[in-house]
Order: sequence, then structure tokens, then C-alpha cells
Amino acid sequence: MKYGLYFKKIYNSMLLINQLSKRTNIPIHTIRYYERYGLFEGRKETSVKSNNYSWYDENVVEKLELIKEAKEVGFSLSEIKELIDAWHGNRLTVDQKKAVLSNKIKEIEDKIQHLKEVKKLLQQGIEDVEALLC
Amino acid sequence: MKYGLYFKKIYNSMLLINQLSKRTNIPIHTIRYYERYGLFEGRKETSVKSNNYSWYDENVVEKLELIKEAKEVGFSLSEIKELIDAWHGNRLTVDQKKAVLSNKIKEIEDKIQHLKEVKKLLQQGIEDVEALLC
DNA sequence: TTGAAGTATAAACCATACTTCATACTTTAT
DNA sequence: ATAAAGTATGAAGTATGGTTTATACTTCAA
Repeated sequence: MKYGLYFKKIYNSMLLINQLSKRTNIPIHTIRYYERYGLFEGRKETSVKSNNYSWYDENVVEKLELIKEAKEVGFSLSEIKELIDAWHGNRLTVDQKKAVLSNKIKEIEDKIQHLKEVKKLLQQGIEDVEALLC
Repeated sequence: MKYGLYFKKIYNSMLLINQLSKRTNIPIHTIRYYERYGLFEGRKETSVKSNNYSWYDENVVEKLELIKEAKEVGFSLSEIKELIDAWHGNRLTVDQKKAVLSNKIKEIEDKIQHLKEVKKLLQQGIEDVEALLC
């Protein structure tokens, strides 16, 4: 039995970057960019293998989904990093973590308000167009 | 009576770029950038004055407010331009304009959904942190 | 066993959305 | 009358978030 297969048996929930990319629909290079940015880490199993490949777990998949959603609605990578650090890091106290998360929830509520306002503007736009006002 | 004052009396609702900047809280340079990008136009009253200054009306103020809100929630300038063109341009038929605006409204609804999902994730995050799960 | 596909790393390049700099003209305040 | 402030224009520079290119090693399938 090859190392590869043995490894896969134990780490059968772990993904190589290619699978991770397909699973999340994020290009490999972008995933690497995010990793270098410090948004998550893959694990290199040097004790078992010598190939230097990185393996990613479900946790990383979840983080990537969060990143996608958050970017979609206008959060920057540094904001997202702050969020992930609060959630999974060890640098902050429990209260500080909760504060970071609560603040971001507040910002999200603001953004929802903004979106509703833009939506209202566009609905007004449709009415204008219908009334041939422009 | 100077030209300037005379002009202001007639165009008392028109703004110079400085006033426009203060009114909208958008830097002068950014406003010029947006104008060059084609998001709106100031008017040069060469018949009355020779100074080449641009004057901006309420319409421009409204557009800038729309731009601010839309950017805040992750729309790009080119998307915003498309929107403004649909609304105020002459290139499209009424039905085409309505289609552009409706599509964008649909996207906004999607974004609101995304935001609600991210919010849910963060609320879960708070619970995790409280339960000392990370 | 060998060629195709996958992985790692670094560096250069790119698009978007500004920001800064430089130059020159106009208006306004004193 | 003149200095300070405002305006116009063009070009270069910057930050963010990637993408592309190049090189080299590893694994896998036939």
C-alpha cells in the first residue's frame, strides 16, 4: 500500500488544493493567495510524506464559504481576517472576540439597510422610466 | 454686480465642485474621477463666464448619494454606471431600461440574502466563542 | 517508465478605484 | 494690488485583490 493511499484512509476528510478548489469554486491561485494572506492554513504532513503538499479540512471549506459570502457583500479581506481571527484565534479574550463579532453583525445590519435604500431608489427608477420621465 | 454674483443668483441651486464635495462628503478628486468615468456631468457656462468652472445640480447630488450607497454594498463603478445609464441615458428602450433596473434589484435581493447568511454565521460564531469552543 | 497532471514557490503583471503631484489659470478677500 | 483659495487638467503613484508566468518537484495512469 502506497503512502498516498494510507494517508488518504486516515485523512479521508482532508482535501488537496485541487479538490478544495473544485469544492468551493475558488481558483487554486486565489486559495493560495488567501492562505498567504493568513485567512487559514493547510497542514503539511512531513512525518508521513515528503512531498510538501498541503491538506485542508472542513474547517477551511467553511472559512472559504464565509470569505466568498462576505466578499460578495463588500467586506475586504482585512475585515474578513479580523473576523476569522476573532473567531478562531487565541489572541483575544472571549469578551473581545464577542465584541468583534457583534460589531460586524451591526455593520451587516447597516448594509442591509443600505441595500434596501438602493433597492427603493431603483424601484423609483423603474417608475420614472415607465412614466417616461427620462 | 460681478458676473459671479449674477451667475449665482440665477443658478442658485447649482454647486461648484467644492460645495458639491462638502455636501456629499466625497473628496473633490474622487468626484472628478467619477465624472471622468462618465457617471455624471457638470455644466460649463461658457456663455456667461470664461472661467471654465463646472456647475453641478441636485441631480448630480442624488447620483453621488446613489454611488456612495451602492459602493458601500459592493457594487463596482462599472455596475453603477450601467445603472445610471439605464436610468438617465437615451441609448436603451424603455423595456431595456426596466430590465437593467429589475436585474439589479434582483441582485440586491440576493445580496440581502447573503448578508443574512453571513450574519447567521457570525451569530453562530458568538455562540461558539461563548461555549469556549475555540 | 514515461508522459500527463498535480503541487509549491516566487516574481512579475494586471484591473479597479482611487490619491498625489505638477502646472496653470480664476476668483475672492484685504 | 496682491496673496490666498479655488478650479482644471494631465500624469504619475498607490492599495487591494487578485492573475499570470516560470521553474521545479511529485504523483499517477497507461
